[in-house]
Amino acid sequence: MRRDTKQREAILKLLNNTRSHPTADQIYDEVRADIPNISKGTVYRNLQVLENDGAITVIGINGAQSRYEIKQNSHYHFRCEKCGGVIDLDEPADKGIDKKIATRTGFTVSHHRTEFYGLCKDCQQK
Amino acid sequence: MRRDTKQREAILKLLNNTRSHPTADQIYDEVRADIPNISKGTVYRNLQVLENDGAITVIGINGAQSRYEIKQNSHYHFRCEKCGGVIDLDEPADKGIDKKIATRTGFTVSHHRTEFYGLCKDCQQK
DNA sequence: GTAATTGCAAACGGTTTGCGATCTC
DNA sequence: GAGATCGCAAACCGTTTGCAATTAC
Repeated sequence: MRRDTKQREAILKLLNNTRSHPTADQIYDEVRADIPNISKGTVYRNLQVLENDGAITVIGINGAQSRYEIKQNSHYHFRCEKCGGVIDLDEPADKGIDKKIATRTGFTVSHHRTEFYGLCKDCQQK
Repeated sequence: MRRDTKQREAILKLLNNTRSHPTADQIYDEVRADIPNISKGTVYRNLQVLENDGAITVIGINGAQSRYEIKQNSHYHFRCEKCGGVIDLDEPADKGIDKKIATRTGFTVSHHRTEFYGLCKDCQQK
């Protein structure tokens, strides 16, 4: 049975209050302000539990560190190639394309992920 | 200046003759048939050089090993969630969407990546 | 009470890197 | 001969895991 620990709550609360798509390390650093002796193992384990429960989503298809966000409607991300920042896009996920691929290939398609790459506004000016 | 070594040629040749999107480890294993004492460091260094030169493309998915393919026209990939296999899709990359995002956000958008997830034909039957 | 969760530290796996030797141009 | 590349082994870094102690229910 799933339990309610202050560690898990702190991680969820943090993710609920940010749009910055933090890495596990950033989460660890921030949560330590409240719970100084929390361990990284606990952070990783909780992120796994929360993902399995569908409470959060793991972002990233480019092999870098994983980033985490609260589960929300399916949407795309933009990744700045200079500063590494990840930004939510309004563009809604195109669900029709999954069916199109499924029909064409005979595969079962559950979902897709798209990430855009380029320079964010700040980084264009430097 | 870039040199032409048998190690680099063997890696390129292997990638030219496969559609299997091998991992660095698989490349290492296969190339060792020809060059028994090639090292993993050399494989990784060459894959980096070849990527920088635009000769190959890295397919990176969070949490999984990187896979490599010969550079070709922009296209999407399907990853089977059961066997882990990566398959090229015919679906051409939608270039219009990059401009759409750029206009909407003010970001510079160089490209995007899309990956589909589900079950390939073989894995559906098991 | 018992099973989930924790902190700690060690292990893991893919990838990178420092080195002195070797090879390509 | 200069500089790129090599093989080797150690280091790196994000993540996972084993364990005994603690905690939620």
